[in-house]
Amino acid sequence: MRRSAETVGAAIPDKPVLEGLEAKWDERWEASGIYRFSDGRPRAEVFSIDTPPPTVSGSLHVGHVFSYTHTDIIARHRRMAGQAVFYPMGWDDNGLPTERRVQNYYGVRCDPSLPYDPDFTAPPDAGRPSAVAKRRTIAVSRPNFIELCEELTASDEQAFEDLFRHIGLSVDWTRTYTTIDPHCRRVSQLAFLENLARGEAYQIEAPSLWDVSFQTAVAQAELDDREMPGAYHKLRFGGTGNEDDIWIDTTRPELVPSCVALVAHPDDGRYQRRFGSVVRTPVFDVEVPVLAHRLADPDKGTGIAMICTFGDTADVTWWRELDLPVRTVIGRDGRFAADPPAVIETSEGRAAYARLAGKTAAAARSEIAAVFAESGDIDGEPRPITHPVKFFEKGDKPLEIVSSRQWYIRNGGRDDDLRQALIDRGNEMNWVPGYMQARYESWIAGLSGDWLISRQRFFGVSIPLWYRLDADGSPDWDNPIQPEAATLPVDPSADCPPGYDESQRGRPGGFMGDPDVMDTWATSSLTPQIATGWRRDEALHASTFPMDMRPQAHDIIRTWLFSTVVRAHFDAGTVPWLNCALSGWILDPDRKKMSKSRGNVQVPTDLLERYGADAVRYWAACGRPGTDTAFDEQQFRIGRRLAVKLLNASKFVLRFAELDDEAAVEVARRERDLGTGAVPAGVTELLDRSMLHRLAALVDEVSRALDAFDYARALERTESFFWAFTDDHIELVKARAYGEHGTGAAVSARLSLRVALRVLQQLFAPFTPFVAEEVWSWWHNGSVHTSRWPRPHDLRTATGDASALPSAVAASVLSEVRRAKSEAKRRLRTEVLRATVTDTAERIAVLAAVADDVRAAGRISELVTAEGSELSVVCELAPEAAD
RNA sequence: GGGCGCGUAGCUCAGGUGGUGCAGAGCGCUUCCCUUACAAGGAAGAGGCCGGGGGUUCAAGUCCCUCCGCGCCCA
Repeated sequence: MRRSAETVGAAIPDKPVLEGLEAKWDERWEASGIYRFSDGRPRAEVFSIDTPPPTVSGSLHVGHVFSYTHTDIIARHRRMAGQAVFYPMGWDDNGLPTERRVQNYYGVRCDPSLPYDPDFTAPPDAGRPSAVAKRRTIAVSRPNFIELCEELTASDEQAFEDLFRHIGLSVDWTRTYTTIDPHCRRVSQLAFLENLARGEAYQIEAPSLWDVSFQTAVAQAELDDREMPGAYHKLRFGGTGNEDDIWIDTTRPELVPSCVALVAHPDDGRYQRRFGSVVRTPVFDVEVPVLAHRLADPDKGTGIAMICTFGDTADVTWWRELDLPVRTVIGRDGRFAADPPAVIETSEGRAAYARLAGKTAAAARSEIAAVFAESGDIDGEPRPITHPVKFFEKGDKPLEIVSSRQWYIRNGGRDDDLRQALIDRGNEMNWVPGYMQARYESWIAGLSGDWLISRQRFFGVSIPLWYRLDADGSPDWDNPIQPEAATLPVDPSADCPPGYDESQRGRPGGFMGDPDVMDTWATSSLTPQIATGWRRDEALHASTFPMDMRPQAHDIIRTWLFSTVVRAHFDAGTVPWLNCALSGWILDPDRKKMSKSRGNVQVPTDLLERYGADAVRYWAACGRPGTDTAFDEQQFRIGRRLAVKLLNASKFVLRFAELDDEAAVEVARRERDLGTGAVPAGVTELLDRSMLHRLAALVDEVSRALDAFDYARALERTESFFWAFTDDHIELVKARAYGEHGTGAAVSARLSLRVALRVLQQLFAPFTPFVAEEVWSWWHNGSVHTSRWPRPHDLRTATGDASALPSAVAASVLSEVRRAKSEAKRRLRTEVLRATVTDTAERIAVLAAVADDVRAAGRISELVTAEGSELSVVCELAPEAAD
């Protein structure tokens, strides 16, 4: 067996298969560390990727492999193009999704009033939903609860890493972070304290959206509008003096005891003379003013609405802009408070309120309807309607609005200059696809308030502050005690503030820790800072930030993408990344979004098992940037077929080196410098040079597409070239490569085949890294993934004056000959006694130069040509008996 | 209601700056072929007034308007 200088790889199997490639190469890549980022590279040589840490909620589905594969394709291309790719992975494990999973998985709930139990062990039935559902939930302390969170996320994260390794993500796994780990908590708290110092974070007692089930505040970005049934109740507000009564329509009659005013549009003639006067609320008999405001909708109900504290976000606006008092009735548990607002003084009013006390909003609504029916203050029956109601996106009860002390970060929602500055940041980033920028801009334009970041939950990053308690034990909210930066991260519920000791916790004259944690987004909006070593490794940070690429799905532009821009704007005065690459969603075959609740989720491990990682990646890469893609199992079959074809084509081309003939010696001698990418001398045949010309054009186009993050186009072009290469070109040169037309012609064929194969293996490497590495290893020592991306210039030096035409002419004539045989229902190796090719003069002239190859591939004895206007081939086939 | 995107062969989709690679690919379907890389393959064939209607132009899937249908985001 002969081997050229470069053919030093493993032996080529007789029957190559895909099975086993993933485990084999994952292990070798890990051992050789080819994906590790080496510090110290100048910023210009680095390509840094801000992988959005996936929520580790326990379940994996194909959506996870979809967009992360897109990212990896870009990463692999950049690496081959010579950049130092900084590609860490993170796991988003703090926050509500983890809490919910832990509650369900273990059948526990967190009770912060309980002390830590060092002997606590997880319930034995954990992870068995049917068993857990049958018993009572176990109350555990906050520290025990957090231990369970950490235990479960650790195993979830291992499963995710296994999956991502299985699909071949070229991540630097030595740099993995999790959003609850000490580094992330430190960065998160430090960034918050800096926001606080600069006035970008502030605390205020204000009405905020509140989920009564989770008992936490939620942010605007977490809202869902849902169409819900409701009913208009027409209620009488009593006119004072000689004035008429005013009737209003409301879907929330139970809020009448919290009513602070009526409001109508300033131009509404029906109520204009009443503005400035007062009316009395029904039954509760409280005097409220009639006011004008442009947001009142004259077409809604009777055109005049009651303002309550608070029924919806419009109430909040009115309350703020019209400077109204607060009369709270609904508490944080979603139930009516025991006592009515002080302003309700009549015994009738207080008695009516007593019927509501302790009830949920829904229960109070039917009760109050009865009250008003008895008093005669309701006109007729409630009229059913459906209307949009605001929900927490993860919740199942309508949001209430309660006044509470919360932390906010400014985001332009209340400041037009900041709003514009953030919109302008969008222009500093390249959006792929470009139209996604509109979603970013319209989200910011529609913000109605600052970003509420505090959450009344447990498994999250604590707000790193304490408050002094005065002699009465009341906290001094305005002068929080801050931790030393060196002590971060801190847990104010367990750690003491500087200058205090634990015995002073909760005591008058002592201190209390801020009880809240930050919203998950408050940490995950800092992934560029977390990943690049901000405030920890300034050299690394300088060489990787702002990051080059942020891949993510398009549905979280308003949350994750936007909030990350906000933080970089404040922390660095820059954008966080230069390119935003948006992926679409995976839809099921019926084009519905895949989600657990629909039960249409595909499990990737099963697909990986059946089709292999390269095939799964192939499917993912077919999904165009930003475009939702229907799940189509057929695509996996095609991807697998492609991978198998690459094995076989590689085997065919490389096996010529094992022939014991003169050409093999010559090829080995000539291609010593193939490793540089240059084409060795000896590619003399026009057809070969023409093929290389087309290959150079392919490399141009694929490189351009990948530079523009259009992996789908890059794959499509490569794939299409590859099939033509195997079906036409290889068939055309096969006989010549075997030496049927002499040594020089064989050398030309073999050399050009090897050059093309090398380039094709490289072009496929970002898409199908396992099979590409396998076939590369048959004739190279190093990894294809660290080989230098092919350069069209190297190919063009060998093509001379050859154009694409000879290759195209030969292929089209061969195709016509095949058709003649196929239509005659004869086997392809049937002899053609005479083939008469008619074509344009130019193409006939070209055909002459490649006629030997065409004759051999078509098994044509005599090739006759004639000039004509277009291609036609008439074949005289050998008699059937000759087959 | 506003914004964005999409409607091209039975299915999934390609088709920068308008003019014989713009009527295409793959799958599915039909027919044929175990050809010395590949039968978990290969060769070939049938299939479409490029959503409807206007307009710009010598020329429009390709640009403009409008209507219809679908999806997403936001009200």
